[in-house]
Amino acid sequence: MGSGDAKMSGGERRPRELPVFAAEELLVRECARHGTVIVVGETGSGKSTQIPQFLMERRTFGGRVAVTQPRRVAAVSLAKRVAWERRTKVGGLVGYNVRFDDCTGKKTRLRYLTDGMLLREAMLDSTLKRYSVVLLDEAHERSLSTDLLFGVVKRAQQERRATNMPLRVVVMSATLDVQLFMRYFSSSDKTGDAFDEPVAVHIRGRQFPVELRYATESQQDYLDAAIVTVLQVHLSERENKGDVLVFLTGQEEIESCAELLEEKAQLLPPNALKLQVCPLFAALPAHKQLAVFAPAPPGSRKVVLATNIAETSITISGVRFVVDTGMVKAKSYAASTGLELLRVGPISQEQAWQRAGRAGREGPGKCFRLYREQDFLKLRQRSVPEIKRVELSQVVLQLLTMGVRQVDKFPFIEAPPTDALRQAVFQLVALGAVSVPSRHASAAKKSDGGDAPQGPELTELGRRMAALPLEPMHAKFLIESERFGCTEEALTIAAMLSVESPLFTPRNARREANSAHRRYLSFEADHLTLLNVFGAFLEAKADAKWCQANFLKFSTLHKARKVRQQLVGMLSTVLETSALGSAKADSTPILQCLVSSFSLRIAQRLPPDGKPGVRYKTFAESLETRIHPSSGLARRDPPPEWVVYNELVMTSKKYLKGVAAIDQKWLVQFAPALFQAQAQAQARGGKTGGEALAAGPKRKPKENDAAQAARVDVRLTPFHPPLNEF
DNA sequence: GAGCACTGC
Repeated sequence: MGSGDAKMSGGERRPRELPVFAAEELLVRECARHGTVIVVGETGSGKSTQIPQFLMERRTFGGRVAVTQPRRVAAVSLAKRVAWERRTKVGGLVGYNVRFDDCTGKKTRLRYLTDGMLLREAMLDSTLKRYSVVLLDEAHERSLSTDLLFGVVKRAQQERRATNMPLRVVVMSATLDVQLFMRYFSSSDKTGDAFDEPVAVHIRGRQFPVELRYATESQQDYLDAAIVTVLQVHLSERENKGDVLVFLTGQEEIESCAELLEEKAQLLPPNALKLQVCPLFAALPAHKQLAVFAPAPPGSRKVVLATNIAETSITISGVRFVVDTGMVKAKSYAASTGLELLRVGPISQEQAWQRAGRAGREGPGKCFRLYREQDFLKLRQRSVPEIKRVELSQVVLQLLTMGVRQVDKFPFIEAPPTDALRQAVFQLVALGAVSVPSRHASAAKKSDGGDAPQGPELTELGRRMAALPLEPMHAKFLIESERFGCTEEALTIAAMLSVESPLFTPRNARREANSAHRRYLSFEADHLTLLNVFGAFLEAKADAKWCQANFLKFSTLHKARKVRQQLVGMLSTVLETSALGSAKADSTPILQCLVSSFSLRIAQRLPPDGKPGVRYKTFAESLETRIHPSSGLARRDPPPEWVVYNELVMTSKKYLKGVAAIDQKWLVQFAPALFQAQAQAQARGGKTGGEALAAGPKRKPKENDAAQAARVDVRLTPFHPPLNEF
């Protein structure tokens, strides 16, 4: 027994009245018999704190217990809570492990971690052999990492099946996904062994009743309807002083709604409760988010206008009324165009229940749905899981690292679109992270009696890229920086690109913000702007007040600094040398390094054709885009001919963000896999520029191409993605 | 000359 257990003599502080204790014996028995147990525990059941302890206490399960959470704060606070209950220190018997913060020790047997962290562990040890039990908590949220972990634990279970340390899996979920999970873990070959069949256990929760009200007719304008509803609730519920939580879709909407509500609040009768309006969204600086947690002053009622951050990430006490617009802003990805979209759409039924539940945390509540019941019934039952909505190159890189070569055969609980997988493999091949053995070669191997699996293979570069907690292109940029002698700068740029923009431009102080930002602005590359901002931040000793005065987001810069530190610590395993090169005042190596790593994100200016604005055509997707007005290059005159960009986003238009001007010569020099000098092509009796351009992937000749080709002496080499090879 | 939901390594 460790010293942690000895301290238990002081008496533990576990809340024995929680419903989960009634199920302790049943749970432990089922975990002993079955390899997989699905626990359906409603909110307030105590499942996340108690079930891991039940399992850790039973020596029959041996070894260590891992509990995953989709969010850092949850992992940390659960570990602290459990340690407190057991009167031990965090980092002893009970610990947590999240990015930048490992609070575990040799004695730790119960480890709370983020799902992303366990996935990192799986990349080093795909059977997770240090654990005897893995609990996937909040599984219904279907985060990208949890979804991948489903496949990881299923494979690990199969591999460890016959050993003396089988892997036990507990899936904890709050809703109706039991059938999906049960089917998924059911063994395909019926062994007759109970261990191979999953079992479900239900645990009651502690949730107060929530009365539902639906709109009687469908609303033209949900914003207007939300404001009217808030005022109605406020005036009709005089005796109930509970706060109101309104679900909206985004910052703009929340800010304008807040203004309108405040205006209306002025017109309330003098004897009525006052209204205190609190906006809440992730981009709101931390000190402004605090207002949400303070209780409303006497004689007033709080109205929180929130994004879906209030669905799961932030719990606000005092809420008794929920107003649900039925709308949400969410990301989607179309592999065919390579375009990620952020758009407003209807929520799912499950999300509607989640929102309603927020009214019944502390007492009976009411939920006002601003849509009709028949419209609710038409909503999709479940939200589309993240894995089906995002670009997958990082996921594929992770799968390959875990030894999954046929990524389309991976046991996904729900498979992503095949196109998205192909697109991801294509991108990794183009980056040089992955090589695809030709069919001929793999067939020859087979006939030799070799049993090498088919599918793409990680290259040395790919292995290094996978080790970094960055998206593949940023990882390549950092690795390549060694050869360009600009690693110091690349570290900062990679860290800054992996956090949100640090420039803070509030609506009511746009001019001041813009003029404050001007001193950092580069007209050559937004990457250099980021370097300038980060440099100034360090010079100001990373001071929060300084950030505020200069319209910069402290939390973002602080995080970028942590990321940079983490990357520095990882460099020795990823680079050849330990001495970090610096480009000093010369931007050229940085820009050349960008060309060499972002060769799939290059765009060329289109000739003016009367339409307003300067437009660019992306080379990889052949899309017509513009430089985003927030870029330093948007106002440059003349606009650059060639640019490399970090991101292609679709908002009101298609925009390039994170843009840098580059020299055309560099394309041939540093991205030869995609660009070849026409001179070379012609020397081999190649095509003219125009024909060559038209020969690119997914490219049809257009009128513009001829005009464009006349000015271009770079040719896109036909580049065939290994579409059927993985 | 425009607005980006939310997580995570």
